[in-house]
Amino acid sequence: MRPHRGYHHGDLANALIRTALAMLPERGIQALSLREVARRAGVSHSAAYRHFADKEALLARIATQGFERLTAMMRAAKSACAPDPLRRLRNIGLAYVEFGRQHPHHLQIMFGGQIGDLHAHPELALVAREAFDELAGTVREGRRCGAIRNGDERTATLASWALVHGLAMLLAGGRVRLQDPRDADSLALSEGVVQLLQTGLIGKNGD
Amino acid sequence: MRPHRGYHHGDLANALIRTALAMLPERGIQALSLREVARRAGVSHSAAYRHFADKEALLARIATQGFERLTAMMRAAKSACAPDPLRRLRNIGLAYVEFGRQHPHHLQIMFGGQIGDLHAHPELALVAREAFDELAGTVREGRRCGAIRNGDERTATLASWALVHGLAMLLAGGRVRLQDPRDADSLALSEGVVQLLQTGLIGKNGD
DNA sequence: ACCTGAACACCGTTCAAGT
DNA sequence: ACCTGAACACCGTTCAAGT
Repeated sequence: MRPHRGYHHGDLANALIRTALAMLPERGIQALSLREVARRAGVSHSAAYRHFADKEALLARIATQGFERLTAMMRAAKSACAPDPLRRLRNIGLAYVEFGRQHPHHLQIMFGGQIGDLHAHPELALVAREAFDELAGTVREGRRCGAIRNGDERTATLASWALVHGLAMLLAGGRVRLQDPRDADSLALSEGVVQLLQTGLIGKNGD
Repeated sequence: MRPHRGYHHGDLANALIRTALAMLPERGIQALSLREVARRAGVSHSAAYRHFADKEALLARIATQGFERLTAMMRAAKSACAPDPLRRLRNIGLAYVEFGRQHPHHLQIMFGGQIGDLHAHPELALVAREAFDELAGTVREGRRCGAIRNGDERTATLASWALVHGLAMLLAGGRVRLQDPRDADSLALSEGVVQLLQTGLIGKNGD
């Protein structure tokens, strides 16, 4: 409550993460400095090094939280619909895209190349794999019950991932602009795109 | 030819770009500094400012060259196959993915969020649109001649873009690792993924 | 155990001055 | 016209010292 006075109460690590997340929308990831994060959190710049090995470790923790949230959104989407693998795959894909729209800066940190090697941060590598497995497991299920009949497993999984990942990245990076990011237009578009992978461009059914 | 002696011969701007591109694979975009680029090019750090307004302007020029090369590769792929829209769309998509595999750092700069707003660099916005139009034009052609029957134009275009963009980004970021990036495995996988969007996951034809 | 402040080597950017 | 060198305000990181 008193910002610039001595010790920080309790959990400085999370306070730094929250401060960094609040700064990202203001000036972008490019301008994010550890010194300013510490300054805004009301501690000296060197205090951060008690909690994070370096700047990349802070970004890795933010990325980790991003993957955890992404996984949670995909699981919620899976539970919220009938146990039909194709519906589930569709909903999981939509959740992925929705995550990117809601948390563009998380997505940039998770995939933007700031963090060179995932495996330098074991916790991050773990949650990234869990998120991937959520999607991969649903594709496998779809193939097992015969709903997905084209392509081998690896190809079908990668295509599903690439499609929603690409759309999420384009939305997060502002390359695809929508009238109003909060309205139904974006959802309708995402639904159409995700649906297209299931039915194929060639198809027979209009829309 | 004599690195640390007075004026740089002729085209310093391009020498700086080439130097930056040579440095990127070594330590990544995160560690790229204008001062070191100038140092390696054999000029003082302030000399770069005669040719680029700031660091972002250098990155924007690199991104611009990336889009030009991407467009060239897509055009070559289009010309190199029968004038069937579906084949062309497939080849253009494969060219997009191949670009990402060959020039991962270009792709990171083009889409990684280092450059906040494309429209701050008119030349960049132009070539980015030209690359997009190459793909969009082929989708439109496919719909006009009835080869693409599912989805409206916007959805079909965005799905095509998102799929290859996502795959290219995942490959460039090292999230999808292949046995040997130079061998046929990657090409076969890319072909399978791109093919899946045309036929759909549900489909009927095995492989 | 947790934080501070000085210190070091670096960076982006500007600007008067040189040829 | 093109480049240099000093200068300024900033950064990431380390470390002895404080409570």
